[in-house]
Amino acid sequence: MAPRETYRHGNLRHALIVAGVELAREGGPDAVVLREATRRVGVAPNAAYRHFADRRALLSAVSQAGLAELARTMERELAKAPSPVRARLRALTRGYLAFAQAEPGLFRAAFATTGMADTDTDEATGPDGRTAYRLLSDALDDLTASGALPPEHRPYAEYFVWSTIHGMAVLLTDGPLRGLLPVEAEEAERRVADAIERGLCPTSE
Amino acid sequence: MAPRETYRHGNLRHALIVAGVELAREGGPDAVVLREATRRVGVAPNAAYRHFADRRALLSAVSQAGLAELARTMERELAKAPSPVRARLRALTRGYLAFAQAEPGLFRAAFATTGMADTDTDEATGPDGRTAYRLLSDALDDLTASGALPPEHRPYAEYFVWSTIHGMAVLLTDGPLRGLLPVEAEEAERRVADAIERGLCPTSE
DNA sequence: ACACCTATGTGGACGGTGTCCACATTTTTC
DNA sequence: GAAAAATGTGGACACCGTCCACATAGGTGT
Repeated sequence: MAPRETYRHGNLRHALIVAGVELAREGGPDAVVLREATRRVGVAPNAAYRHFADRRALLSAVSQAGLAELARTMERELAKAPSPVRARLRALTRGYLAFAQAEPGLFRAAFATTGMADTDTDEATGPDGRTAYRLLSDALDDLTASGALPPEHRPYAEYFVWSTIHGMAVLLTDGPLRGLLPVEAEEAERRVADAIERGLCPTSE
Repeated sequence: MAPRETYRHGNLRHALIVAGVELAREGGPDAVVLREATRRVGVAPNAAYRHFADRRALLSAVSQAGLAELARTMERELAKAPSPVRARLRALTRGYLAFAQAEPGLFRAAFATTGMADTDTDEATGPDGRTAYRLLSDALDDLTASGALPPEHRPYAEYFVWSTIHGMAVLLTDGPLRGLLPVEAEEAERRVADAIERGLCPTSE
């Protein structure tokens, strides 16, 4: 932490977000501490207030970054197994759960600030500009278009899918299911993914 | 807050938990503040350390109380609509979501302290001694016994069901789906409950 | 080129919090 | 009835979020 020679920092806002993300990685939303972030960036605590109204504002920015990272992971998984329409939803599920388990702290921070507005911002998108929610929603549209998902089951389907995936992620990382052996977790994920498909389209298989 | 006349409090541990639950109701897990709890009970801050090792220990006790309250709500809903085996799972779902929406702060606090051990304690049970998890699990056993749920789908079924219900609860209260109109929320709950049933038993209806 | 204005960073302070230590008081135990 | 254990008090420390006044840098208009 050599003291910078310019009085100005250059891009303090961004630097603070990066530091905040690192803190969230290490200890979840509660670990996103204003003073510690400024300390890591090498700046006085109050400097943060020129860029964020509040600790909550910083946390919100960190949350966006986390959501973007989540979307990125999902997109990456999607790119790996694109061919059958059916497999896309599974890939997204895999990405969601993989991210939550690989980065539990950041995942928790991503959903720490509430409100749909936060989740649907441009800041919260992956490389191709879609949020996690939109990725899921689009996959369901594809399923409908391809005839795998009957149109009468389409409404509210993303609530079901998202709830199941998100709930699984929360229970696995944060919640009472953490500490499951990796083997068990994997099997559980498979079973849950199966159940999601069945829940969507009763006539499948 | 009349100063008590006995030097000893009587049952400080319990009083602190009650105060903690109240704090959780008002502002979630972060609002469970040691000093404030002692203040409300009318006792010096350090007195808490005779009964709890830590702030986290108090929060854990509050969490147990919250889980017990959740189980109680589920049991109550179960008692209201007992007849057909199928309806029991729906009643439990309704109870879970109703509690989460009625007491979002306490609900969050209930799942704030992690680890399966915490969730399965005796402290975390409803009136008839079953935890939320066990209530769900038992309902699934009943479904299997009555033939509605094929035995080959029984394993890991509680993970699916719990994930979906819990995810829905989190997204509705904490998460991006909060702010949904009550009507929408109700419709979403119905759809999700339908999907859960379909996800469990492919041959239903 | 100079003076101003605004954006940005600094320093110091305040109240609040978790937690530690030493001490006081009550209850229990022998 | 004295010793020991349990319980509550008081004071202190470090840390945090946040407010205020001040210092400095980068631009802007004349």
